[in-house]
Amino acid sequence: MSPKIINREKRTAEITRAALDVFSVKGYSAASVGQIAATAKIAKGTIYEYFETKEDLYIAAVMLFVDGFQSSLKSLLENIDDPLTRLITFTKSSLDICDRNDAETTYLFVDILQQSLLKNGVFYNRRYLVREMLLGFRKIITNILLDGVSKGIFKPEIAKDAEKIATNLLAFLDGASLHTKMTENYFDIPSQLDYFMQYLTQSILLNPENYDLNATIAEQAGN
Amino acid sequence: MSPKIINREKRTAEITRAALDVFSVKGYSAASVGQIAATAKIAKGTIYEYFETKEDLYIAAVMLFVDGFQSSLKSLLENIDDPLTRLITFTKSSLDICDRNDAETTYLFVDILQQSLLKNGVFYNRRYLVREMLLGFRKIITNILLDGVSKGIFKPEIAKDAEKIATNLLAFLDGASLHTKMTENYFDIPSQLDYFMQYLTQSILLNPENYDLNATIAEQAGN
Amino acid sequence: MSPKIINREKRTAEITRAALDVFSVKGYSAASVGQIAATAKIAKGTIYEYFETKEDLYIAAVMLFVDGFQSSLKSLLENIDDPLTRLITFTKSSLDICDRNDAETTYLFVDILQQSLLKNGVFYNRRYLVREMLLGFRKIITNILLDGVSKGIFKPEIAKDAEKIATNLLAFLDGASLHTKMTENYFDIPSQLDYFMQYLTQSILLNPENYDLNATIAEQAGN
Amino acid sequence: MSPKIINREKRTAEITRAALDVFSVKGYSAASVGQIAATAKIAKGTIYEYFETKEDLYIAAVMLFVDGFQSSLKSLLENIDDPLTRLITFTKSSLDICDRNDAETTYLFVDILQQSLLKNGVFYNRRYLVREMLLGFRKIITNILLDGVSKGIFKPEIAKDAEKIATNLLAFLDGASLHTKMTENYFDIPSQLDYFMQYLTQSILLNPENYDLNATIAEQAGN
DNA sequence: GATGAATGAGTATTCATTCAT
DNA sequence: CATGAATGAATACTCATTCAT
Repeated sequence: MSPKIINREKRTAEITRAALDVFSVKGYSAASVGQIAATAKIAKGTIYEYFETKEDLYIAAVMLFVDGFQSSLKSLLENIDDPLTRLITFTKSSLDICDRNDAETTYLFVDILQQSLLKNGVFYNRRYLVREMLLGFRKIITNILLDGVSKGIFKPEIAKDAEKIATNLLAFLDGASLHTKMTENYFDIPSQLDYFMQYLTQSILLNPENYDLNATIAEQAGN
Repeated sequence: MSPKIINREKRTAEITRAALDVFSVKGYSAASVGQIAATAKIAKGTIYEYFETKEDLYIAAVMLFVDGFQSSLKSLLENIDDPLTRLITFTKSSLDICDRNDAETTYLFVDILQQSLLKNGVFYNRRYLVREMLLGFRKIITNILLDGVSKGIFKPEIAKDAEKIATNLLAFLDGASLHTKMTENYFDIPSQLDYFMQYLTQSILLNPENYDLNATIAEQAGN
Repeated sequence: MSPKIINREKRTAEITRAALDVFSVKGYSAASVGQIAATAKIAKGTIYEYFETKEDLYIAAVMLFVDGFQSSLKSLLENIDDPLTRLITFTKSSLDICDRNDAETTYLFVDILQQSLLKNGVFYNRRYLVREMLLGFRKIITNILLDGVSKGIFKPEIAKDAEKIATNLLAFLDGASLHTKMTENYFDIPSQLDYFMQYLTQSILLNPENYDLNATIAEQAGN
Repeated sequence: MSPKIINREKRTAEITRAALDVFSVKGYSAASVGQIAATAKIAKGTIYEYFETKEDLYIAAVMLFVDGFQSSLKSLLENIDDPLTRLITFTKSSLDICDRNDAETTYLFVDILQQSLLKNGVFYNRRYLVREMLLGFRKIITNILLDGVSKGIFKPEIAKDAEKIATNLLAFLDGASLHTKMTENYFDIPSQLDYFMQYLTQSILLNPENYDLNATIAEQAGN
């Protein structure tokens, strides 16, 4: 409550932000604490007043990234009622992150991967954090599907497979965005996604003929 | 043709193999030239008689990995005629790589990702190599699909979308295997894949009712 | 006399006490001002309101240690009249310091040694302080010896050598306790001491046959 | 056997020598690897081709010191037959080390103490090395005593106490030399030692009246 | 007077690369 | 051709001390 605590939190946030910027561009191992300090415009030692190790700083930066990602998704979906529109909005905006020109977030995403897979990686012993993040996203999709079922828009029989569908959708989204980045946008990812979503929606909609998916997609893109 | 050249090629291959072993476990930056030399049972300085830099060595190792991956896939598909079985075989064995206990190949795959995405990454200016690798895989799948169409097993109308379908399948496969690794096998990837393939095959088979997909999958798994 | 001065003295004493605790465990260079501040439950900066440097703080702590050591010895000897008992009490309690499980005092003692011997050591230019401390102890022993002579218990001819005897006894005591600590109690120091004292007392007692040294030692140990 | 091995050993010895020089003056923690490298006139990194850590380097330096000390003692005693002369020679030359003007060895000795006593000290978990060193010295003295007994020069009854006598003598020697160093030669250590040795020899000689200790000492000092 | 945030110089250690043998 | 000794730049982290509040 005291002003000091507020300053401390503020400074912690500043450093974390700077760390996120640097880690996103350089990755964990190539980034140096000195660079992060310079970015935050503070002395190198000051970093260690707020974080014990470079690893801790990395974790904080990743958390900031994940939280920002999730909350921006949540606010996007906030005022949408129609389950189909929600689903399409979710997938579109997931990939938008990779289409943005400042898309360093993708670099960070791969870096998290790296640090999760390699023994001695920062996240190797913290894979539960990654898992929880993925489960959070899966929950969002699962809820959309079940909501659609209860509203009579999606087929009732998909309810029992909602988690599987959600898991597969997430896998596709991540695989697609990585391929895109790796190949310098060689694939036209939006049209690939539309194609995937047409198959998916045809499979889950109760009355596919009542929906013009292209219109829904176009409408969503317009916002 | 001279014995020296033969020795040189042989030694180059040995070093590349050792490099692949080390890079697969440690990743590019954590791997040291000394470790690679030790693995190849030669002196550190000798490496530099065959490769100019650590980067060159990494590129050679990745090439060796990709070539081995592609040729093992080719030989797997070599004696299979039925397009559906070919398709399923392809997807199964792609994921098998990630299910193997010594699945260091996944680590390397992510490392390639990392080095492709990061500015200053080894592969950042060689992303065309990654693209060509992906295009090679896409070509295999596309050919399977077109073969199925011409044999009257897959729907004729998918011919024009064969590349899109192949691209999406690859994206799903990579996304799924990465998620699996990241989350310590929290997701049951084989059953997820089966689920995905059921939807896919229902969409592309001309007469889905004539095929018992589960039987085909089980049969394939048996081999 | 003003309350502020009293507070200042009290606070100075608290900090010195905390410093002694930390220096005793960690030694001068491994101890950090931050740890001392934490032990004293004050802020790091506050230390520098009371002491100019870490060196000054160390000197104050050592003084506190030496004073405490000497005054506890004095009070131990206060009510003992018999010179032989006084002598044995002195040696026993000197070594007791090293037998106590929390024998951090030994660490400090060696640390003082270190800082006295090394050029650039805190005590290198203050060795006179160390010398005075040793002279203080020598004085105590010398007085015991001379008292014994005047009481007709010790041989008269040792009077002229009293200082030499005292110096040698101190050297033996310190050497013995250091060896003990260094070797993890490999030597049975109490029995070594008894052995040493038997020789010593036989040399200085006027009528050794009148004394049962073991009884005197046992009696002393009982207190 | 190959020249390379010889060079490696030679270089290892050079570095160890440089390390001993620096550690002797600065102590373990104040000495820096850079200073040692500069003293050895090699690059900092080269140190790590020969020693894994600063700790290993310290241990090697201490071993060099101890070995040198022990072998110089041995060669001194080599051609002396008379047990009493051997005993006096041993004590004299032990203290000589501390009287030499370049007596940095004493600093190192205290540093070893420090590193043996402090938790986290380099020698804390290697105290057995220190113990073995002390036991080596004790063995030398014990042998002298037993030799004297068997030659009919020392009293037969001291045979059973030979180890205790040796232990006490060592303790005295170390304590005395430390006090001397700490107090800037305030005590006249040679005369203190003579005094101590007179008592000791009177206690152990079978016929003290047959020996003129002062003459023996003077004679020894003359060499 | 008390605080604790900020500093920046200092340290051990790693490693790609070179080059004399 | 092969070696491996030598290099030195780079990096994470520590801590005594200062100073604005």
